[in-house]
Amino acid sequence: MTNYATILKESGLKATFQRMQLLDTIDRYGHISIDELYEEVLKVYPTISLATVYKNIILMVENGVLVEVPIVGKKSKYELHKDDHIHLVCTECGDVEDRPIIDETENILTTLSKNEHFNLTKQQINLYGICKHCQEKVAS
Amino acid sequence: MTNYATILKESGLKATFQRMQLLDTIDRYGHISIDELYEEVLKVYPTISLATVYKNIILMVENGVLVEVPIVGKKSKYELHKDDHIHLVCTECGDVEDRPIIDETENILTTLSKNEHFNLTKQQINLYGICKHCQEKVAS
DNA sequence: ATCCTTGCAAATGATTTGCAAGAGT
DNA sequence: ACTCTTGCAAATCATTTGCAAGGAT
Repeated sequence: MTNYATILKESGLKATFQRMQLLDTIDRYGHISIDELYEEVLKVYPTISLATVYKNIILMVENGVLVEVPIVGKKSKYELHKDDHIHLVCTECGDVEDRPIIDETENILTTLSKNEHFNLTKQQINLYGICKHCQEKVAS
Repeated sequence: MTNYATILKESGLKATFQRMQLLDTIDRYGHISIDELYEEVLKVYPTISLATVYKNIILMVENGVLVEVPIVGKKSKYELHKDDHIHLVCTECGDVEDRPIIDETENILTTLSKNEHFNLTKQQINLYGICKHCQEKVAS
């Protein structure tokens, strides 16, 4: 089991109850926007303020605990930091799912960066479309 | 030479001077944020309002003339609609450059989508790092 | 005990809207 | 002529900030 307190302390951040609830909620959702996150944590900790959510998101992104996932036409979502992967972004329901990145693709992008003398630090591959679930809904 | 008036009319939009200046500026910059775009068009047409810029960006994105490029930690940039390509996003200077997408990569992503029953409509591959130019600046 | 974090309220910044006047077809 | 578009000002929404009180180490 992942220990949020440890993750926070290793990043130089105090392990407050609010932060652990934020991390737990982000983990359960996989990808979540600031508003959704605030609404969700309110259920568990009704006195948290939106300013605290903002401050902590910024701090945890800066410290590499979280990653921002910007999305066309919507507000960014946030996820826990993890190995490189592909995002399937559903333009119907807004859901974002992770899929493993294929080595071949990763190699091509790494090679491209080298050829271009581009000092690669992070990659984001986002596929936009309609997820299986939403297609089935429309069909009915 | 591209004719912006034609592009606009074919998209069902009137070819106003303001819109053509917007498209011309976006094309010259390649990728540009709303603020930069407004500042730049002001030089050519000093009475344009920021509201007009916003309204037109929204309209032209809806009509497929423009594409939004969301960027981690910054405001979105906009580009003219063009064939799929990769973005090299410099985290130092903020510049965005296009590179051709390799067929192999495109095939892998298309295949992945099919396997997942994901109805793919658009893809964005963004590589973040430090561009050649900024690396040279640091070295000096 | 110390320093960092929280929550509140206010400030700022970004984006959207309504509407009358003007421009495109 | 008709309809869509513009520019302005106001309204709304999103995000950030300052500060006193509370919590973590």
